[in-house]
Amino acid sequence: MEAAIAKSLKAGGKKLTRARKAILAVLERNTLPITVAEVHAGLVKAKTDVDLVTVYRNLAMLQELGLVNAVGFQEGQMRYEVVHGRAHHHHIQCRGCGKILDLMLCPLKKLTKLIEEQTRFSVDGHALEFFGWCPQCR
Amino acid sequence: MEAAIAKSLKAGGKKLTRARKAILAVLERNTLPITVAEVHAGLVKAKTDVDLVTVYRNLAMLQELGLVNAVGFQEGQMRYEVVHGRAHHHHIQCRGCGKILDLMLCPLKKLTKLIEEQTRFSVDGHALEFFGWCPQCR
DNA sequence: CTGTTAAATGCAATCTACTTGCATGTAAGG
DNA sequence: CCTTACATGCAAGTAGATTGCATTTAACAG
Ligand SMILES: [Mn+2]
Ligand SMILES: [Mn+2]
Ligand SMILES: [Zn+2]
Ligand SMILES: [Zn+2]
Repeated sequence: MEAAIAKSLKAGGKKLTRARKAILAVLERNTLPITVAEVHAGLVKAKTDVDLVTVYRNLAMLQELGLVNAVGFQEGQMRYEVVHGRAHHHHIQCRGCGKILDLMLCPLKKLTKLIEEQTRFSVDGHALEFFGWCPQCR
Repeated sequence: MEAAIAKSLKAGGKKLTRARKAILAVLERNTLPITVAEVHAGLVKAKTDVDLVTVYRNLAMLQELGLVNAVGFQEGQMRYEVVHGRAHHHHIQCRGCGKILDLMLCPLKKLTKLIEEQTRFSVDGHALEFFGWCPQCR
């Protein structure tokens, strides 16, 4: 458990519970974004029994605190990955097998400025995912 | 009803039904991507009664034929917009009021090539949406 | 260490988006 | 018209996610 995370939680008036430690541990040992069900399965496997609803509530909370990132691929559900210690980046998913890769890049800094000028929105985030066919499924 | 659309349907072995004409009409009179429920509400308002399940089935079919585009913002549901006659583009949504704007641009052509080389995937699509705060919600 | 309390959890019920099965209706072509 | 494959409506079912509430627990003051 990173000290920085404990600090963020405290700053948000949140407690550092058994369930939260375990959820963060599951997320940290997964490089790629995983579903709520996969987080829950990870908890069960680690013999840390946490109700599924607690997983939902904590992922939502961790996302609000900015400790966890939600990624949507068009699967009808979100996936989650830890933010701490990892650079902002994007993903690609295979339409055949669903495999996901990290893409450690982001081309959107300049464009964001342009969009802010053109729309008068203040832009505070974006979602960029690629889709295609991996070598095995091609 | 565009002739090009009728042609695409026929090419896919699909019939040009009352429901389909009405669904496409609703989509065409909306510039911005709308939810399934909004499509259905549009049909009711136009006094064209079509079951919600028929809307789901047709949107899925129209998407497979490439006539309709699904856009996901992180709302727990998809939105749909017609493709025909509109250039490839992206969107921005306000985190406060949910307002959506079209962004008639795409910065990803070159990057797609790079990703194909680096990952050995063949890339056939991407999702790019921006989030932020509109002038009213700021 | 102990008592207090606000936050967190588990369980059951509920909600919402979406899908499936099947009997009936209808567009399209001959 | 007649035929038939495709499309639709209705009802039921599924899966992901949320809510209400009684109980437990982390955090902290004393
Ligand atoms: Mn990632
Ligand atoms: Mn659009
Ligand atoms: Zn980015
Ligand atoms: Zn694009």
